[in-house]
Amino acid sequence: MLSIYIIDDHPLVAGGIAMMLKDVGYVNIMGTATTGNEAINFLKDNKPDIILLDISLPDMDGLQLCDIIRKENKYSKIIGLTSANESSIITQLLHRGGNGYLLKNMERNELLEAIDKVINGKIYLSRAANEKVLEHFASLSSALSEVPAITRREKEVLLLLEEGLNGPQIAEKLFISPYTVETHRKNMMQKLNASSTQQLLKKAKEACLI
Amino acid sequence: MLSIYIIDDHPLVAGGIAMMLKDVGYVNIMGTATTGNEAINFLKDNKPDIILLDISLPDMDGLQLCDIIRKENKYSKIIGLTSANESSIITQLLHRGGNGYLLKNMERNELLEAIDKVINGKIYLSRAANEKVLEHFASLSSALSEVPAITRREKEVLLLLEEGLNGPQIAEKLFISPYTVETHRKNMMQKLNASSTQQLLKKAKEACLI
DNA sequence: ATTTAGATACCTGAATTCAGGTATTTTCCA
DNA sequence: TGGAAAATACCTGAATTCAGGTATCTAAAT
Repeated sequence: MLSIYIIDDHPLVAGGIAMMLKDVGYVNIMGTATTGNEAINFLKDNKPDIILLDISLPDMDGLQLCDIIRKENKYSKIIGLTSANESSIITQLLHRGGNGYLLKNMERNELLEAIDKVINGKIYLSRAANEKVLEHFASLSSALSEVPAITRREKEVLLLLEEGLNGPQIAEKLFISPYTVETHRKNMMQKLNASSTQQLLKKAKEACLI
Repeated sequence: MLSIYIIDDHPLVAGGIAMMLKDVGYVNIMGTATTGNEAINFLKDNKPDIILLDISLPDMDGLQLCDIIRKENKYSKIIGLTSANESSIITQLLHRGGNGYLLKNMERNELLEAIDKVINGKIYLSRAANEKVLEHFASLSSALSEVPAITRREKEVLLLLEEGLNGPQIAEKLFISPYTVETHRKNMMQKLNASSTQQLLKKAKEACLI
């Protein structure tokens, strides 16, 4: 029996999916959420096999939520739901640990196929996903293979840089020498092969480090 | 149900407004004040949907009062009430966070229209407001609108900065002098009140400029 | 017990950015 | 056609970042 959790602020969508799955014997909708926070709460104590996640939620970005869920939970398969065929969003979703995506106007057998695919460890992209998306992801997936690890302290510095603080300001905030901040910055720039702080931040974001 | 609070030293005005709204099902007059201090006291603990504010009060300037109310309370919509069509006062009121103004000799449906407009986030200016006022406000509203405009060229620079290029690299790419790039960067930093490129990018993103 | 990774701190010199101007030329619109 | 806005370019000095090190200390891992 597969457990499914639906996160979507439109009750109609959840209802429609429930209807589609009504007489599929092997799945069970274990709950629904209409906001990101509700979902986060529920998922603290539950690990559904599959999470259907609306990308456009009222209280937070669906991509962000995908990140948050993935951080705590490597088990569940996450399938994004979108109304538009937004290639940029799709690739971002996949980078953040999503396992597939569906258009909300999908048909029943497309949903079943997606469930089957992700449960078997594959990625499911809506039929509507154009070739470009697939290509794009293929080229990227090799590149992002090994993300250079970043240490705790380095990440602290990184986040403060992202906030717009400069070296000395960060040093003051972390009670360390400006030299140390520079060292951390330098090490990260080396790890991510960046030649400026802007590049560092950009690459860190691409690598989902922040 | 919309709650309305009336600040006017003439009981007749409050009475007249009450009469006008008597059989409008969706509004409810939650109270009235005849002095500024009385109003301030009441509004400490209450947040009506709409405040009708007489500009000429016995104990204080209505504009001042508008300021005071707005400082504590961003929620309520404030509609100024005047007996004269004083364009200078009107614009000042709008600058201080007012949401509209009405002449005291308004008709019932004008009041209802004003309520409807401000509740929906719009500005209501009395029909009697002369053209000049409208023009004046129109020209100002764009100027003081939240997002400082960014020019085409500035945006080009901004996007390249976001890509992680530095000043000289951008200069080369755009076939302009590094000095010019710096000027554009500097101007944008000033517009967005940023003290570093990172901050500039951060704020630009927040303002949806990129 | 020794190595390894992480965090810390320091140094120097070159490059870049920041903050404060000024000034000229285009371009566009009233 | 005469301004206003935008784009261009330049200058200076101070601050910060970048790139290249070295070095010490601690905690975890082998």
